[in-house]
Amino acid sequence: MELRRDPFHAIADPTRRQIIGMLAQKPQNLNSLAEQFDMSRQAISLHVKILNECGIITINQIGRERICHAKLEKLEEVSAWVSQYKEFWTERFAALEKHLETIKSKSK
Amino acid sequence: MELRRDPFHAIADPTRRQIIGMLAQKPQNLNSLAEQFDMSRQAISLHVKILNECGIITINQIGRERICHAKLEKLEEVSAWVSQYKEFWTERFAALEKHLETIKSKSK
DNA sequence: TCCATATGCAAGTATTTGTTTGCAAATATA
DNA sequence: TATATTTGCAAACAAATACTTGCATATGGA
Repeated sequence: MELRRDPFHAIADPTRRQIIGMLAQKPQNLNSLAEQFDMSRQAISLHVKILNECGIITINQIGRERICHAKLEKLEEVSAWVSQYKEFWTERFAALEKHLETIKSKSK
Repeated sequence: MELRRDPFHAIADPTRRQIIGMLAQKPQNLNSLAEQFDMSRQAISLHVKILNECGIITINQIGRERICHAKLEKLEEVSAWVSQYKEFWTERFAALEKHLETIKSKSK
């Protein structure tokens, strides 16, 4: 198998999505994050490591603390991928479809 | 571990993203999909099964064929999650930041 | 009916994931 | 300097993933 370290992998796990959410609000260190979960510090540490490898967070070592920051622009890749299909479910698309139908029936 | 069957899991794998892309263009059966990959039919079959479990595709049995359709509106969940952070990297936000900076410096 | 086609199911394998516990190392503070 | 805090590393483990190959089954067409 192959190790996949991209934003899609980063957000695949719900715990990781939560961590991203927390860091988006406020940069914080590992222990501070871990305290907010019902899970061992090590488990969170691993998720943080993965998020870092996926490039979606940045870690800044200050003394013994490692402050994590969200690098949200990495979500752009996901956003771009998803939005190419957005037209298939948004209202705007429904309206466009309707419009095209109108044109079609007129040209008959 | 726990089985996660949601759109985030569906799009975490690059092969599955490709399958979604293909089905978005044209509904097709399993073999037709498999032929376009350098991978066994079984491997694709498994991905299709997972996509189905994640609710992102629909399978329609017609005779011996199983036609797969993309159900792209399921991506809405991903889209919504990502877009809550969009302001942090879009130009619009950059412009807003700049504006706030201007206000700040003026109020000094 | 015979054969090709479309698919499922089962077993097997290597790797990854998500998690825990215990221990070591570095840094801050009293 | 002694102690508490923040963290990393390593080992362990069960379950999931991403594949493969081989065989069975159902359907469609000659």
